[in-house]
Amino acid sequence: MRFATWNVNSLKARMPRVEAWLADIGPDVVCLQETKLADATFPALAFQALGYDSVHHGQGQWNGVAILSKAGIDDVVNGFADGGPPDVDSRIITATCGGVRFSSVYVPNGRAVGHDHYQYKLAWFGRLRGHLAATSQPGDQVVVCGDFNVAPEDRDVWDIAAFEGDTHVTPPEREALAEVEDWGLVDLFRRQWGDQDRLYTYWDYRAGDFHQGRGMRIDLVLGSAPVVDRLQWCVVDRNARKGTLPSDHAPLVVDLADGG
DNA sequence: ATGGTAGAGCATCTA
Repeated sequence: MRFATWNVNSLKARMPRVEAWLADIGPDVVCLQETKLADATFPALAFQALGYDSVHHGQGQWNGVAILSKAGIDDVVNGFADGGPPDVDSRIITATCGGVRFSSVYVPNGRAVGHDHYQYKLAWFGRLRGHLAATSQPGDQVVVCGDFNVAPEDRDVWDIAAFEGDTHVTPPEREALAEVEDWGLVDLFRRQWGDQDRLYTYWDYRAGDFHQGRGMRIDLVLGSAPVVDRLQWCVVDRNARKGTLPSDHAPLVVDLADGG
């Protein structure tokens, strides 16, 4: 199975790139974030024409997450299934595709340390762990992937000094991410690439950051132990960040061995 | 130079 995750930063603006990329990469399952669409305007028919079933949890204008699949989409959950109140934003959708329980997540940005949105971000991670505990077990085939808006280690940003006092690198954010991982998930990209640094998934549009190598590794694929056992390859598709009208995020592409 | 660009949607907000 080949699957991928991609923050497209508006599916409406990115649809030509996404369609060409699907044909080029040929993933079986795709988790998308920041569609910025309402469910009524999600292009399910266009994806169907490319062979993908799809589910979308959107609100329009901001946020919005989706899953595309050529391997079936069952037991779909919009938002958290942790017994708590509905999330104020559309930031997580969960479905079983090809025997793997996928969650496509768009973790809140946080905006600034101490901001209300920063507290929302930390609480959101707690709800994510509760959602996992309520809907699956660590011994299941589980993948949680998307834009986590946290760089797990200092090596995951282009210059840690440039982020002093900023979000995405603070200990509370990293601890909140670690508590999700402690449920029973492994960072598949880090597993693949060991201690290599300067490997990023996001580059700000401004100031030529992409071409200057000023990036951040904030998009992650987390897999349970049974998924780790099937891991063959995990890579950032930097080509998708080049050329005409790119997203500011590049996709992560993962190959799993058959079975599981 | 506390900068820069892109996408939402039409004045700013978000990232």
